[in-house]
Amino acid sequence: MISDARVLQPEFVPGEVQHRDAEVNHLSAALRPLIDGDPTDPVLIDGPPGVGKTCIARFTVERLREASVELNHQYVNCWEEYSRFKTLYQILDGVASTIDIHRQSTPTDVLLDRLRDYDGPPYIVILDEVDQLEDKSLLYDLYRIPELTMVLIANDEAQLFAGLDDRLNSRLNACTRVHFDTYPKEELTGILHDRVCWGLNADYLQDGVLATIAELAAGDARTAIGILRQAAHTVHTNAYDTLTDNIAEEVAPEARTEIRRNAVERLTHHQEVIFTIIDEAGEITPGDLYEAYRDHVEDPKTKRTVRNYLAKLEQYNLIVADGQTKGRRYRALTDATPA
DNA sequence: CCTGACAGCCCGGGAGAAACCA
DNA sequence: TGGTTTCTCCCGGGCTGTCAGG
Repeated sequence: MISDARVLQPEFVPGEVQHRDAEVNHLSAALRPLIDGDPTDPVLIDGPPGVGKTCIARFTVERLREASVELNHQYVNCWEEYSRFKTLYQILDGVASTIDIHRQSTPTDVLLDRLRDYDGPPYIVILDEVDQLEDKSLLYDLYRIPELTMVLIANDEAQLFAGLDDRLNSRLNACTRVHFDTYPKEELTGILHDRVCWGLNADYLQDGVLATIAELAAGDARTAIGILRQAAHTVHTNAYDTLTDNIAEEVAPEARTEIRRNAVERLTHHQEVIFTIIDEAGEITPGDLYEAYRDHVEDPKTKRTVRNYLAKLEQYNLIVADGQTKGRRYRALTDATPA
């Protein structure tokens, strides 16, 4: 039943988008001065996961680029490129002014200097999951490069601003905001319908199954598409002739945890052990946690390092820490994307 | 008892200088 | 002399001890 699996991949950017006209227009209006070579303030996109922030940002920038020859752009995922160095490297790489001489032995300052020297056409940099950026002051440095325009994407605006210092706070507060809400059920159904048209054989679909999937996904397009993908896969491998509501409901939990699994996969072995302990315990004190951790690995890190790991897991929204100091308890989030 | 900020240490690896060899 | 190997230095990044504070 699957004719084009690509359209069910999370990173797929459709050639046309539905239901986000207002957001697309808002974003392109904010960036439009660039076409005339005028400087533009950063744009901040926020909203819960799976509502099309990344997709729309990439789509809009791409369309802008088609409208104007003189425009460079780069997409950086700050979850993966979380250090100052890595982010700068990716940004610099986007204008190709230096794939050559820099590697590990060049100081970060040099990368920034190179970027400051850039005097090509306007350069749009999409910083996705910007709240995962380790050193937020990088944003300030980037802000001060006139040719460079930032499109910042964050799940939680408040959390992002909390990590910024005052001058950056006021700067970004003044910039254009584009807020994304969760999809209503009908829109989500429409999005799924498009994907089906592009990559699946609709003959296999039971009537109303897309609406059921939309219902299960609760406004999250990523989850919805994940359920559709899992369900289609199930139909395909078992050679069923229909994708039914039952199949969708069966695979839904798996699809829901898939996003969290992706996050867990990015962890090191030690971090994963710690997460698993917390997850299985439900709730655990720091002392018990460290003891359990020590029993689970061959070459345990120190308490101090485990604290670093815990901070990281918390940052990734995989766990939460309840209570202060003595009363501290860690617990795993069943859903990787809390409000 | 637990935390987070800070600074120092070490490791892996790139780059350029120095030493070495034909 | 020219090419190759070794040395040395420097960088980012991960890990850890310390320390003040709750």
